[in-house]
Amino acid sequence: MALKLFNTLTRSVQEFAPLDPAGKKVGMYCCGPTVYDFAHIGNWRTFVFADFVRRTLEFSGYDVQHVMNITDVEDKIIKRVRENKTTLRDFTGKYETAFLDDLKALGCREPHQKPCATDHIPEIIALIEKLVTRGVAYQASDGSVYFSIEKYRGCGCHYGQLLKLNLDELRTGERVAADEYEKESVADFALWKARVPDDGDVFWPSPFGEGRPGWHIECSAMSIKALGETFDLHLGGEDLKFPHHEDEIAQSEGATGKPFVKFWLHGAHLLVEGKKMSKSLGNFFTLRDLLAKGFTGREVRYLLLTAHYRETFNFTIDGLHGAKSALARIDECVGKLRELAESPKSKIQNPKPEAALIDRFTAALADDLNISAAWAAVFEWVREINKRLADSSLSAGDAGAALAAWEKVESVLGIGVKADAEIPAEITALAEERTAAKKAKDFKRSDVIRDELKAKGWVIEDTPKGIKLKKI
RNA sequence: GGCGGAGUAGCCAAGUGGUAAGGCAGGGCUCUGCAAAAGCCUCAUCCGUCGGUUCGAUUCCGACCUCCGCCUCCA
Repeated sequence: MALKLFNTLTRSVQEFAPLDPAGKKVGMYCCGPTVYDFAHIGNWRTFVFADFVRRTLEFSGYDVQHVMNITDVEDKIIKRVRENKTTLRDFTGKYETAFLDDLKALGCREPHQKPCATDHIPEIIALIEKLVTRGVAYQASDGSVYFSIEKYRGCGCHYGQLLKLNLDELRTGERVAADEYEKESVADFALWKARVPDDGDVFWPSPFGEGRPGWHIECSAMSIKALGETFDLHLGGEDLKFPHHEDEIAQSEGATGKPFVKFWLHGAHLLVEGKKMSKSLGNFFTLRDLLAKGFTGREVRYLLLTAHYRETFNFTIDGLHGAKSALARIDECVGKLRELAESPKSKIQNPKPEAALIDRFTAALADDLNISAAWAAVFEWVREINKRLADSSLSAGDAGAALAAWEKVESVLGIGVKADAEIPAEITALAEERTAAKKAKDFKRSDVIRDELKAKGWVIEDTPKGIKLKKI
């Protein structure tokens, strides 16, 4: 089934087809983090979304090359390096490591390439030189090099591909007025920023003098290096459409004369507890904050993946509790299925995945990544499986096929399996004591122990095959 | 002010010109000595408000109300 995606370039849902003539390879670039602090839950929505797109493409049979940049030189970073009296490397290294740890905790597949801006200064300089040579960039009296939107448009290029812009009436707000740079036009943006005293030792030599790259140029330089002058997919948060992505297009197409990206995908932002995230409202969370509250990465991932990517999503702590329950339901069902399918005496080798679940799931994803419909397919499947498990109408072969289907679906969802918690000896001892009390029909005693276990974070369930301990 | 997105049950959230998926919470039931983050069932005469088009509108059109995003370095 053909995958259809909403392309910001055309503002419409289009059938996705890669540039690769063989229809196999897909180049995908996602704007990554600026490593000046821990990423917050809003950032994570975008990165989990990117991972979901990648997994969907891989599920669809494509060979994806996933590139995510790490922005490790930028105004805020330099400011904090100065404040903390540290070095650029030490400072950004700390947050980069934290970012990659969090990415893993959220079940994201690691991007194939994670280029850093500071490792690509020569490529960035080369790209700027190309733009200067082609006459769409100029060096101003302050020493910085700017991209000229007027010259670019003068070559017949289109500035404003991702959104409607009225360049003549660009609002000259406070931020523009406060701009101290010497640009020819307010819409122009910096490619190379001349060194200033506040930069400390964060600067590189270049044909334009000492300085550092502008914000947008690194993405053009690194994506072109990693994926070629024209590639398939570029994604990021919706706020990046303008100016960041628009400027990336301008720089790239201005330098190569070729179309930059075929499909642009933008993820919507989220609200937290119905409000815009802010530190003063107390609804500003990093992943670490949520883990400290006792939630797990897979619960956060599940919640972030319950809504369509183009809709603003309301992230709540209540929703996180719901995520816990919903995942427990899936875990329970898949666990039982696995037990039945993998019992040694009836195990079937390489069962054919049951088509019903996969078909519905695939159709949902193909429809511009309708994840809600995909989850509906999953939960209706869970209910059906539970019924069949309850009335014993599921053979080991059926279970194997169902499990095989689940594993395919799971490869996209990426929620993994609940980590098998080590059962402490103390808990095992209590459970055994309870079983003994039960056997002796001392139910009062067994209930007391059950409460005690619960207080210690363990739920005990009686099943036909004996007791089952679960970590809360 | 310009451009764009959204208002669906207690909460989260899909969807359609023909009468509302799914999850959580709630309620009922089953299993159980009793239970259970165990299982099943149930849970919107109705989709922001008011008009219009239509045999029929939550869906299309118009107005209004409310919320949100971008408009030069923010996911």
